[in-house]
Amino acid sequence: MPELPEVEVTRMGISPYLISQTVKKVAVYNPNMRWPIPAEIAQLNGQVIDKIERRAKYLLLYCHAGIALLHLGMSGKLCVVNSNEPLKKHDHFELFLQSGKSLRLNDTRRFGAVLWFSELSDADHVLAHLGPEPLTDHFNSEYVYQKAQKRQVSIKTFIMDNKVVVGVGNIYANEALFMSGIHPKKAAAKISLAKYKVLVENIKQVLAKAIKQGGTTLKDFSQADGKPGYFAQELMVYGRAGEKCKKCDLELTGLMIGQRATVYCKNCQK
DNA sequence: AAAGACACCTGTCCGC
DNA sequence: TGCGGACAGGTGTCTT
Repeated sequence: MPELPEVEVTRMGISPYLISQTVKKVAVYNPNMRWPIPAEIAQLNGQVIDKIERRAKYLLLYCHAGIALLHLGMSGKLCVVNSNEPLKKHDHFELFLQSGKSLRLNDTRRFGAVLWFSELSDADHVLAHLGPEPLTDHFNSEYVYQKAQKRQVSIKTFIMDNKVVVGVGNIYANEALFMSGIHPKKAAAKISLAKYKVLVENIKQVLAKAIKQGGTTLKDFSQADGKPGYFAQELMVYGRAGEKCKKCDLELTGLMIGQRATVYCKNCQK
């Protein structure tokens, strides 16, 4: 489900219900996520949630006693419901709030995570190696160009590498490369500074636009209020292998790069 | 060090 | 209708 836009849309959606709220109770229904949910997560009990930040695709819930870190993996969803709503299949974690509402984590595949850290520096093994945020000035063409020198990996794998830049997942990598006219298999080191400038701008643009439209709803992503995202109708290539290119009408080509489905136009992307 | 394969887990879809 | 296999928005870890 979630790439950076979907996580950001989730953050904005749940924040009004959580900020300044006191946690009444913490429930773990299934601790077997990517990493086991630690028993210390119970320290959230009685805490006031001061703020919610996003770093890459991680959400950080700040409290006086520490920080809860959430990740949605491939299929995770967070939603705010009335605490008396019946649980759904694959609800694994719940924060009961003073308001009578609850934050619930539902994750079919359990690739997501819930962790607890007394202080932010304890989360270094998860966060320290991450590259810059794509929507900041730290992510710019000079930086990526430098980083790409001597890298023989395909440009698609390169921009999906969290050490290079965070938050560019499979959907938006496909889209940004199409927008930039770059063949997804081209070696990262063989792309000029000028082309990187175009690519960087397109990555920023596609992510920002997707956030504005509430994310991409493919199968089951929904915003905190249950509404779908509206970016799916904007997709130029992702999920469209065999269909016609919206620019030139040529049939789009599908292939696998690094075990991820890739779609591009042989005509428009060189 | 870098690149690629694989693992985690469940659900869905497609062909036989 | 059932069964097997491929595939799905992510990312840590292992093998070359």
